[in-house]
Amino acid sequence: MHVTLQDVAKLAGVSAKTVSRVVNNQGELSEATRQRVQAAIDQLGYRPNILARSLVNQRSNTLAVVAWGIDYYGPSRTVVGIEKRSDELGYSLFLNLMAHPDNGDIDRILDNLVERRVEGIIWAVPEVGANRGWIDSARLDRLPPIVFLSTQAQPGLTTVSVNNRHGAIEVTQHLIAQGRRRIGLITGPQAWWEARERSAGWQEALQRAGLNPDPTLVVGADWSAVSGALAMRTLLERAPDIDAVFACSDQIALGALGVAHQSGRRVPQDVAVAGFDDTPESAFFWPPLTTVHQQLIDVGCIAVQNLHQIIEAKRKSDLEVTLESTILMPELVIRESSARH
Amino acid sequence: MHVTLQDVAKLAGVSAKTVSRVVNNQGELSEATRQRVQAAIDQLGYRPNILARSLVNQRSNTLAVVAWGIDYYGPSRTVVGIEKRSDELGYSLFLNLMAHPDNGDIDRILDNLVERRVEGIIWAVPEVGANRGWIDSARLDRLPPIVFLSTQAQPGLTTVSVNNRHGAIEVTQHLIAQGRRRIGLITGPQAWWEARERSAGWQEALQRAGLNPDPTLVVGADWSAVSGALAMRTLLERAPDIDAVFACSDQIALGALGVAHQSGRRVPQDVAVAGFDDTPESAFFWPPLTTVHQQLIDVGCIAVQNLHQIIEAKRKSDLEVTLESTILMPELVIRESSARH
DNA sequence: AGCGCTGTCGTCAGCGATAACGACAGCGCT
DNA sequence: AGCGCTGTCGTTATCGCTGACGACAGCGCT
Repeated sequence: MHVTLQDVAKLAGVSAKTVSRVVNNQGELSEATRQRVQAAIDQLGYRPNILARSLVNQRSNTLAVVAWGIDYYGPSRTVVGIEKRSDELGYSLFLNLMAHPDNGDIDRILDNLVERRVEGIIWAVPEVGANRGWIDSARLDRLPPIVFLSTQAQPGLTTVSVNNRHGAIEVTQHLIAQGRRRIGLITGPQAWWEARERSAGWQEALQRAGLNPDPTLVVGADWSAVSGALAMRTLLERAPDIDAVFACSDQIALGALGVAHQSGRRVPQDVAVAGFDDTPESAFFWPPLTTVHQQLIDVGCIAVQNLHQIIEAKRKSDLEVTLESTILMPELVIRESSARH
Repeated sequence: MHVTLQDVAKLAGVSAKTVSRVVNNQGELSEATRQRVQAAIDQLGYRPNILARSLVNQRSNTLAVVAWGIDYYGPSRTVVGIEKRSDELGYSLFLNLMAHPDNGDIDRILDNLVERRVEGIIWAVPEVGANRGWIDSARLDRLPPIVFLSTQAQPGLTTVSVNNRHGAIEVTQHLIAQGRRRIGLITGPQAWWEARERSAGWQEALQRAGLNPDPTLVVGADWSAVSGALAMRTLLERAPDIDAVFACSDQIALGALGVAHQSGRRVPQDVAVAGFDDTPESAFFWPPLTTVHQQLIDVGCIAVQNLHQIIEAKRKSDLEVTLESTILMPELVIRESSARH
C-alpha cells in the first residue's frame, strides 16, 4: 500500500537503518550514500509513518482540544490560537467538540484521547453548572496533562483565563464616569462562571462608586440577541428611567439596542449600552458598541505554550508539574453607544 | 509508563492474545476468563494503544480538516458539522488551519497528514485566486481521498457546496418583487469563487427581469463591515437615487446599514438592504436583515459522509471512486430590511 | 477404544520505525 | 608490522498490538 523504509532501502541498496538516518538527519553517514538514499526517497515518494515512529519513540506529538461552541465568536477564536501555537511547536491537533457544554460524553472523549496517546489536552469547554465535576486528582493521574480555559483558578489545575470581573468593573465604571446613575444589567446564564463574574463586576463597581446595585435592574438572558431583546423589554418596563445598560455579551447588547430603538429611545442620549466580547460586528452596530475586548487568540497560544512546558518538564524529570493560573486583563473599548449625553 | 496488554495478561494469568480478544469482543473465549481479564483491565485502568493497533490494522481511523477562517461564522459552522459526523462514524479528527487562504504551507500540511496516515481529508479552504493550483491528478494519486468544500465542481473531484448563484438570484428577485428598480451590489473580493457567483446571481436576476445591470451600481468590498461601510458611501455618492442594495455578506450589509442611517436614509423605506449568510446577529440588525441562509452544518456532515463512502469503497474494491458534486440550495430569509416601501 | 470435532487458548510473526550495539575498512601512529 | 581509533554502515531487539495458525482438552460418535 504505502511505501516503506524497507522499499527505499532495497532500492538504494542499503539497510533500513541507513534510510532512517537520512530521514532523521542523524549524522554518521557519507555524503555519497545520503544522496543516493535521498534520490530513492524522492523517486518512490516515501513518507515516514509517524504512527510507527510514535510507537517506538513513545511520543505521539499530538495535542487535543476539547471545546464547545466553536460556532460562536469567542470559542472559535480561542481555537485559532490553540491551533497556531500547536503547529508552531510541532504538534498535530485533535479537535473534539461536545454537543452540550453541561453534560456530555466526557468519559468517551477522554478515553479516546488516552487511547490515541495525546500528550496533552486543552479543555476549552466553558465552566457551566457542575460540568467540572469529573475533575479529581485520582482521575487526573490517569490522564495526560490538561490546561483548562475560562475556568475559576484552583490549586492543582493549570488554567488560562480572562479576568471577566475586571472587564465588567471597567465598563461599569466607564458608564458611571459618563454620568449614568441608573445602570441596568442584563446577565448571561448564571450557571456559567464567566456570567457570574461579569455580574459580580457590575455590582462591585457600583458599590465602589457608592451607588446601590438595584436588584430590579438585573434581568437574565442566555447570551443570545433574542434573549437580550426580551430582557431589555422587561428592563424598560420595570424601570423606564434607566439611563444605561451593561449587557454581558455583544449579542445581548445587539438585542437590547434593537428594543431601545423600538421604544423610541435614543442611544446613547437617552440610554447608554455596553457589551462584552468585542466581536468584529460590534463596531458596526447602530450605534457602534462600547464593549470589552478579550485577547482570545492569546489565551489559546498561552494555553498551548504552558501545556508544552508541562509536557517537557514531565518527560525530563518525570515529576508532575502544574503551572500557576494565568489571567489576562481584558481591555475596555469605548465607542459611541456610551457617549456622554 | 502506560499499562500494556502484557501487563494485563500477566495479572490475569493469560496470554496477551486473550486479553486482545476481550478488548475487541472477539468470541472464542469462556465467560470465566473473560470476566477475569476484564477485572484485570479495570484494576489496572488499561487503555489500548490505538497507534499500535493502527500499525497492524493498516487503518488510522482519522480524518483531517484543512480550513481557513474558523473565527468567522461560516467556516466554523462547517467545521462543527464535520466534527459531528466524523465522531458519529468513529473517526478522530485532525484540525489544520491555514494562515492565509491564498497561499500557504500546503505542501507542509499535506505531507504531515500523509505521514500521520489520515484516511481522508476535508478541504475547507475557500477557493480564492489560484489556491487550487496544487491540484492535479498526479498529486492526488499520492494523497488520501479528499472532499473539497465551497468550490467549483470539476470532474475528478468530489465537492460539496452551496449554490451561491441561486441564493443571489433569489434575493435579487425578491428585491425586484418589492418594487425596487435601482438595485446596487456590494461584492465580496472577486478573487473568491463564492463572491463571483453571488455577483453573477445579481446580474442574472436583473437581466431575467429585463433590468439593465448598471456597472456604476457595483462596488467591491472584502467581506468585512468596514469595507461594507466604505462601499456603501461610494454607492450613495455615485447614485443617490439607489433604492436597494444587495450586500454579498451579512457583515458587509451591517456596514452598509450604518452608512445608510448616517446619510439620513430610512431602511427599508428609502433603501432596502439584503445580505448573505444569515448569521445569528442578522435577525437583530437595525432593521432585521433580509438574507440568505446556508445549511453549513449539513455541508460539513455530507462532506464527511461522502468521504467515508469513498474510503470504504476504496478499502473493499481497491478501485478509486469519486462521487459527483453535491450542491445544496440556500434559502431566502425575508425580514424587515427589504419590506415594500 | 479410537475417531474427529468443537471450544479455548497460546505461539509466532510482523505492522514500520528506531536505539543500542557491533562489524569492518581505512587511517595514522609507534 | 601491529596497534587503536574514527567513520560508516548493518544487525538485532523492541515499541504494543493483532492475524494466522497450532495445540490441546473434552465431547459425542461408531
